[in-house]
Amino acid sequence: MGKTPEHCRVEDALSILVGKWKPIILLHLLQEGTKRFSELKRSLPGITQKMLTKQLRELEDEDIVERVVYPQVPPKVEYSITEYGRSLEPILEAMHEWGMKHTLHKQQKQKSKLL
Amino acid sequence: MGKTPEHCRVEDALSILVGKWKPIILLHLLQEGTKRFSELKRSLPGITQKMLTKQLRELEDEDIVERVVYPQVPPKVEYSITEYGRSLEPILEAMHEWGMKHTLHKQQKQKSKLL
DNA sequence: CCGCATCCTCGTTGATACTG
DNA sequence: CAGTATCAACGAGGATGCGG
Repeated sequence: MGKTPEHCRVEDALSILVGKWKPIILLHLLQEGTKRFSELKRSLPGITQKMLTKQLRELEDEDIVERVVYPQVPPKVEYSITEYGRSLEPILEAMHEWGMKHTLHKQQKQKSKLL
Repeated sequence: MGKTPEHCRVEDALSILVGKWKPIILLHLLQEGTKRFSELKRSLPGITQKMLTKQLRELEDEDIVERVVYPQVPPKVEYSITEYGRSLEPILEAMHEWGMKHTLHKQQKQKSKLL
């Protein structure tokens, strides 16, 4: 069923997950629920405000995360995963599992080189 | 079980799948078995030799594809998925499925804008 | 037929400073 | 607090030509 390379939709999922910070942002939101901008920033050592904003906007545009602005001073903005966004969880999970196995695989490859 | 963002190995899988052509190269090799360089190139309209070579080398370095050189004139080089590489199939499959649903999701979003 | 080397472009990311 | 604006740096990817 349409699984020929010509109809490949892998890129669509990939384009959402790709971005230096997106997977880890998603993991944080998936596991810890709603978080505000500054909390998220603290959770992601090394990220700049600009990048965090950009990645969140892109995820928002794809309906993966929801952004709620509280009109108050000082400003407060909260982010959370949408129900639709949760559908990505199995993929992240699968990639995580594979990533762990792959780490082992690479270690073994290194070892065998040393013999 | 180690599924905190700090131990995130999603990037490892991602780094293998990312690259403008890698997913489609993998789909071709998964579905059509061994192929030689020129066949692969024909199957990927728009790819340059440089890019195809580069992507294949990277996949080879990760033990995802195998490269066999036949020492003859003219040269003949065949590529195929390794057994290890096949372990990526479920992920590609999941992403493909999700990608198809996402395409629909976006279409519906467009429609509702027009009302 | 296969692939390397070189040069070039353009998008992505980072650093920093400023604003409601 | 949560951004936006601007500039600089980097690297992926593309075009082209040569070589075994």
